[in-house]
Amino acid sequence: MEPEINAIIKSRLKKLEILYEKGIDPYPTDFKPTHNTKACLELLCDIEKKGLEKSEVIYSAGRITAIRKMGKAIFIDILDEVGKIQLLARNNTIDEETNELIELLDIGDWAGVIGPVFRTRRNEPTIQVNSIKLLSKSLKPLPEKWHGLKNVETRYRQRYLDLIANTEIREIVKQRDNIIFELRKFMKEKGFTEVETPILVPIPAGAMANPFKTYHNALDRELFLRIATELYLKRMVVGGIERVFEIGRLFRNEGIDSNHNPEFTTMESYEAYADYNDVMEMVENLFEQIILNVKGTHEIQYGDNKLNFKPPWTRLNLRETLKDKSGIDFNLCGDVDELKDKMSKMGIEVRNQLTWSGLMDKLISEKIEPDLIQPTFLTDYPREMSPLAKPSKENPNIVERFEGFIAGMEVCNAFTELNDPIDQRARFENQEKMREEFPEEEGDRLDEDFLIALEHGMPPTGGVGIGIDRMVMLILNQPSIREVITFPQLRSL
RNA sequence: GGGCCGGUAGCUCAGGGGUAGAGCAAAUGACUCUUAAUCAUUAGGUCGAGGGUUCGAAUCCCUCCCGGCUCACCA
Repeated sequence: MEPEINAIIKSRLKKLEILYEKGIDPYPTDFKPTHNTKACLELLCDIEKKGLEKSEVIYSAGRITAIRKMGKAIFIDILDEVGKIQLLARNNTIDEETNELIELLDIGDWAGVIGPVFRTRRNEPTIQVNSIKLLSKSLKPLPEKWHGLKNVETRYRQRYLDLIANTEIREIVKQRDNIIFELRKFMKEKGFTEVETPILVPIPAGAMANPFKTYHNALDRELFLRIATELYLKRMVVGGIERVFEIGRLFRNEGIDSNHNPEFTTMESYEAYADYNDVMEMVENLFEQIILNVKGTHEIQYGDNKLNFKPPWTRLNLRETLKDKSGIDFNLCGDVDELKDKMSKMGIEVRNQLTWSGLMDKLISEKIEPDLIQPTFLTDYPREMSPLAKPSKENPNIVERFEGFIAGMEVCNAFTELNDPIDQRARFENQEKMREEFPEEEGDRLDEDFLIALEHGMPPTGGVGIGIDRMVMLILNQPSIREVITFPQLRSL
């Protein structure tokens, strides 16, 4: 960044100089708070119960967010991770060093305070300053105290300013942590083992998405950032880790909008001996428990909608629902051109280079998904669309797969996993063929190493992938994924 | 990528052909219970960038950059 020399920064650099002249280290390391701001308030309650007016001397610290000078008395607000408290420095209670230092403090500085907690005549909990220590000198001005930081671009590019100025954003960071903590707790209580699988992979398989490419020098080979954790987690199931999950980042080289970031977090889990009905139950219980523990209720507000997470979720058979909404029965409409024709007549714009499965996906997302506001499972997808899912016993053209939708957003995707290695190879080969035929479309990739693993035998397994960012958006009522990802991807300036 | 909206002081925002504005923040001064402290004074600008129209452009036109919403794409 170019050195901006405006008056504010000049004045602060000048103060820095004076500090050095006085022998005060503006970046010391030896201050240890005994009480954060919340503990100060609790301490005050305690001593007031005992009929005392002033606590013992404590050490507290935080960022200065306001300075109100009243002549020989100065009020200073400090903000720490858990809250705010005001300091009162009066000429006759502070030591000589503090008297000199206090003139050199600015809004934005980190400061430590030493003194007793008491309550002012206006009833405000306050730390009486015996002494103040500068802990870190700030050279740049903070956003405005009253209106905060509103410029969305600055909020995303300099999230630390957003965190300082807008308490709701701190709350999102904390609540996101809570949600992931509850998610992990839920999985562990169910006996799942948390693992970490490769992010750098030789074949970006396990989903249909455009990968990021990179290169490893020593191995002299191209590598990709994973687009899914699926195939590695299944390898673990093959190896006998019967309940396994991973919470981690996936990377997809695709568009950015309020529901999509190029890197995003998912939780994928695989459970031996489960099928997709078991997984549906697990997902319902998982959402219920997390929301109950984080929000204390089954019902949450998301935008204009009140969402109810009491199980069971609505289950909609995809074929029936699609017939209702579009008149198309996918079992009787296996021809690409016929499907394309029907969709065009319905007013759905369709590109030329589109596979049957691409068309079907589009049809579903236009005709069904927007209406799925309350938590809903759409079940039993066409086999063609789901190369990793196991066919249904009744109808081999259908697979045991479901997707979960909330507020019109896809939040999870799950199947009874395909564990027949010969079928799986055929499905992959079909995907490869489609990728050749329709180069513009993403298909899943054949992962030979995974096929070999399957050939060694994977137990019957049910698996699911859940989009964590979207889950956090829903629970915290945020309209954009950029509000729940602390550092969203933006163009460079 | 298309459409719409936006980018003016560190921050929040006015101003939409005729000398660049306010509040907060900053500086100086007054004030020993303030909390959006108050009062007085001062300073602070490449009006996103570049081109054009005009006697004169923050303002009108064109191109570009950045962002938001939206549509398309993308599971």
